[in-house]
Amino acid sequence: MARAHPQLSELQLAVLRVLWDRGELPVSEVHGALTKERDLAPTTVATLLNRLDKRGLVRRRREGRQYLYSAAVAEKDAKRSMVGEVTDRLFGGDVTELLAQLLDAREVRAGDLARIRELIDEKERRLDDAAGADGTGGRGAKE
Amino acid sequence: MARAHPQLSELQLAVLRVLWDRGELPVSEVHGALTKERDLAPTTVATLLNRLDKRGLVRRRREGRQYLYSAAVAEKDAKRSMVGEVTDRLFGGDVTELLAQLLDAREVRAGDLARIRELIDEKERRLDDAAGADGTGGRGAKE
DNA sequence: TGTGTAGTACTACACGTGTAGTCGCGATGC
DNA sequence: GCATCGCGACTACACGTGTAGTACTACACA
Repeated sequence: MARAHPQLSELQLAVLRVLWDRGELPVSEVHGALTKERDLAPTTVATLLNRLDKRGLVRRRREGRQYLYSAAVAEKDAKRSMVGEVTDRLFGGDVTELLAQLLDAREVRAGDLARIRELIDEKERRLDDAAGADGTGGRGAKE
Repeated sequence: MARAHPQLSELQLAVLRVLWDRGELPVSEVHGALTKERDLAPTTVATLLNRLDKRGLVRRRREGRQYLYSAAVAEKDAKRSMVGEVTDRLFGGDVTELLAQLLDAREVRAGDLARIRELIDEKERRLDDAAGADGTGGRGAKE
């Protein structure tokens, strides 16, 4: 699972972001949050949420006369799937390529590099652990 | 410049990929290349190229009775802009976050990590050079 | 020289998305 | 009890995209 979020649009993502940040919310609240960056009619936001609900990306629950919406996909999953999508589309699935692009083009500072090294070390430890523990390669255990 | 390729679709990207790989091509060739992965009518490909041309993403040149199409955006630029887009959208522009996601979720193997380290070292050298030499940044001089 | 053929342009349609108006219903105020 | 208001449902429309058919045109060959 966790597939089938084929490249959410900016707006859809914005909606999800609000839900991820703040949990279960009525349309009015989502609208409020969204309006800070973008001027939308409340009905527009309702439509958005509705469609997202139909697609299973958000969930809703009746609370008196209104609905409370919450994200139905985990932030992590959505991000994973979108990043994966881009990695595949643009770099034939080669993460290294993506990274090269990133380092080459974006504003990466020395501090970032240090942090990145940390991440890599950490990952390496995880890989080692996994390999040492069961020999199955360690990745892909979940989902 | 180089902006305004707001998240090309998979298919559009496929077309561009063909052009990037093989240079200037008539519709028929693009169609041929594309058909390997995806069954499309030649007219469909023509339409695609046409629209891409109108949007300035490809260029075309008359050659006898047919047109030769070529990419009007550099592969690098397109990728940069798309990766940037995702970085912003998903991670608030924080490259480190993206990378963390990548390491966390994708199939990254030990060999990759080594390669990644290399890339980072290289980048670090570039940053140092730039700082030491003139401070104006050092990269991005081309295109 | 007429006709098939290749290649374009034009047109079309369905679908998702951004955007929002209107309608209807239940709660609320007077 | 009736007018109002807040909220969701339904409806609508423009635009981009995937997809492809049809029409037009120019070249090649019989």
